[in-house]
Amino acid sequence: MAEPLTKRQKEVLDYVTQFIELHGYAPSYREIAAHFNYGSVATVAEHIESLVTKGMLQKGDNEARSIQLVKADHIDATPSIGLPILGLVAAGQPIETLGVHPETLEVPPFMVGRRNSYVLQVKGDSMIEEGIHTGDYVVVQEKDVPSNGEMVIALINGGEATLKRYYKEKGHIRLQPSNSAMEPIIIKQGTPIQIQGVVIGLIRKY
Amino acid sequence: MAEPLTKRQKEVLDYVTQFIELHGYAPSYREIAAHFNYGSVATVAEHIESLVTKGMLQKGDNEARSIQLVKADHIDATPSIGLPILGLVAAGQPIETLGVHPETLEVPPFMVGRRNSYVLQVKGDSMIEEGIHTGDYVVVQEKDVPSNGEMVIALINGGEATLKRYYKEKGHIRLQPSNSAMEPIIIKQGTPIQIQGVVIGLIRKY
DNA sequence: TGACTCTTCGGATTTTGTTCGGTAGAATAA
DNA sequence: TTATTCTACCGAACAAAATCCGAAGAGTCA
Repeated sequence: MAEPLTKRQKEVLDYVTQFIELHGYAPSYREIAAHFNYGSVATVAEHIESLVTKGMLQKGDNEARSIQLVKADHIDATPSIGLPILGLVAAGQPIETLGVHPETLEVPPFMVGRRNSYVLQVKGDSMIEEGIHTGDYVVVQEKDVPSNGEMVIALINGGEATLKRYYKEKGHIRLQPSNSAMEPIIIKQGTPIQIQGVVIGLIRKY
Repeated sequence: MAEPLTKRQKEVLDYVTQFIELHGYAPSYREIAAHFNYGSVATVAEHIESLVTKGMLQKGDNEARSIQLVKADHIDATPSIGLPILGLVAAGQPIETLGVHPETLEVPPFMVGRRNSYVLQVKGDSMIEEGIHTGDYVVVQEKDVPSNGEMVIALINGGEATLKRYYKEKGHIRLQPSNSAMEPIIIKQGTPIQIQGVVIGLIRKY
């Protein structure tokens, strides 16, 4: 039932899933091809066919934009999931990786989304006024396109990682800290910025 | 059934497990080889074969990235535990009980102590400066005699419940909020006070 | 009809798992 | 002790699977 996917298949599935959740309708094969810089929609067709065969997607025959998501069943079935603690997020610093063998943190299932999730430990106080302190663990779910107001892990200039709230405004993106001593970061259009994921939960140990 | 693994096999299994949980797809043999600095994928193939034989993994024949994890039932079952959400703690108010059939919150195993534990939802801002906000869930472990400095759920006068830090000082007990707008509560010796438990964890959903 | 869209086919390239023969050390049995 | 077995590893060659391309064909819908 839960057939394993290849890397590419998983990437396509993630893209389709996000697209549908964002727009409410499925992407066309051409749109998928454009996103992955494919020269031919035939490649997309093959990937979609694989995903349908493996039970990850459904679609209608010869129907435009007819890809549908299949309900993920592994979530309810799994009692709890050990997510890897990938590293630390500190404002203005790249994510420090904690060695080759990351620890895992057991996370309640309701915090694990359909897509890839992981855990980061917080360092610094850029979100202090929202009660996110140094040492806390944030559960992050991968997502390229966040909604306005969501808390995100953003990579600026390809190197610096930061935990901020995301606001897309006219002509730029604003990354807003929750710390009155810190200024928001304005990302002008065209500046390379990568959203690593959105924060969906917080865990603190005493 | 639970065949013993060698040291190396366990390392490989751990890496594969984390890789799959993080990425959503299995690593290729060459990726595994690179991680362990192997010069040959044949070594990886042997380890994977051993793990499959011992029932720790499954895989398809001649299929790319087809390693699958087996149900973790008998392996290392550390399921998360559903603790009851007993009610709300708001400063100066008794714990409001949420009906007879309390909801449960899945809590990571490391937050469940040996003794009875339960969950309370926070209302109010008596601990705001420690990043505990309205709506957060605190995991409470029953404990009559807290250590100094621990965060406790205290029942004063048999009725009012409050979330504070506990300090036993000469002649009295001080219950300290983390909110500079609020005064500490001084409990003189002899005054009836009951410690419901200490806070061992915090969980927040976004 | 025209504008999109999905489908299909042959063929090229890359990625990936499989297999074989061989080395070395440590533990085990005779 | 020697012989044997097990684990760990290497290098190379191979075949199958996965990925990708370009173009032409066919379905859907307004």
